[in-house]
Amino acid sequence: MTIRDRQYALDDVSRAIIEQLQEDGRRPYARIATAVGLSEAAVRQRVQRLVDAGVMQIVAVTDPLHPGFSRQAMVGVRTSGDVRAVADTLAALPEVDDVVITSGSLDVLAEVVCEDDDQLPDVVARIRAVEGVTSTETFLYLGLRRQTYARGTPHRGPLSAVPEE
Amino acid sequence: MTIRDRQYALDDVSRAIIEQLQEDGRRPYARIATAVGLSEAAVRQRVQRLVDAGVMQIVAVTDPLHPGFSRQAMVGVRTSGDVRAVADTLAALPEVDDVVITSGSLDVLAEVVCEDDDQLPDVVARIRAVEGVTSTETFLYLGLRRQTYARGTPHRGPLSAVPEE
DNA sequence: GGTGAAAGCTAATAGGG
DNA sequence: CCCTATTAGCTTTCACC
Repeated sequence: MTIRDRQYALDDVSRAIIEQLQEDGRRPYARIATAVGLSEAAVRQRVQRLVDAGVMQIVAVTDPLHPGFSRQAMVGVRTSGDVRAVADTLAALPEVDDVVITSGSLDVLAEVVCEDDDQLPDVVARIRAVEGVTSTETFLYLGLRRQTYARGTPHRGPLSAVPEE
Repeated sequence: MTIRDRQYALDDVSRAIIEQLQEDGRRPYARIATAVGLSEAAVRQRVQRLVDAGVMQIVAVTDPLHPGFSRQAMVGVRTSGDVRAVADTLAALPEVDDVVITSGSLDVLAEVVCEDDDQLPDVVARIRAVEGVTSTETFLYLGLRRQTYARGTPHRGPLSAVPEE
């Protein structure tokens, strides 16, 4: 068992540190320390542990629909046999940037990034050729309405209402 | 028109800088400068511009399936009328962390994060109650196989082959 | 847009509770 | 697992190209 697999219980301080870094990944440890009520060294240790444990990463993320970039799509996959084997194979494709195993009418969701439109059918064909893939469904990205980086960190507070019109 | 909307053409140097920061968002500018062949000050300016233009953010991202976190699902939505209005409404829900407008058999993909399993049906109900939503399909996340942060930055190089078994 | 150098701050380390 | 203190290194700002 590597350190990456070990469970790490998150207390409120670690959550607060994560929130700080979700706002700005380069925020100085000293400023985070003041915000969460710890010393600078303690914050750095916690960040180190969180990253080592695989709980968090600090990285650059780009706007997927920026003109300088590329065409993107979600490919839903139905499988026969072991879903995990299929998911692993898809995850190994360099054009695939995200693979999730799901329950529902699709077994795997694979997010695909291409350099241009022409490449997409090719990537989809490659996905369909994978052993265990029975069918696919492609959802081309037309617009992004929201992209938070709080993936995995739930909204705290009362359940939301549907905003009035 | 705000600066965020302005187009920003990406040259190879900016791409290289983004790649560096996708590996480690806290990598010192001095090290990035050596890697991409610019001065430290120039790198910092470029990063600033990329962030100001909305091309890139440097943030903490968490493992959505870590035990310390929560239940996550993708909710596919079919709509009538203006998809964008629906997407905007969904994006305003705090439990929704990602909203993409797509072409295909689903019009919108909304990624949802809940504190626990009980909350999920509630959030889905709230989505179904949105004006213009005709039906939804929920894909509960069971496992994550891959999560890169190269979203939007396509793989460079020859098209991949399906890995051999 | 790019450079280079000085000044101020931040990060990493070591030592101790 | 947290703190303080020190040193090395990073970031920032500026004048200049």
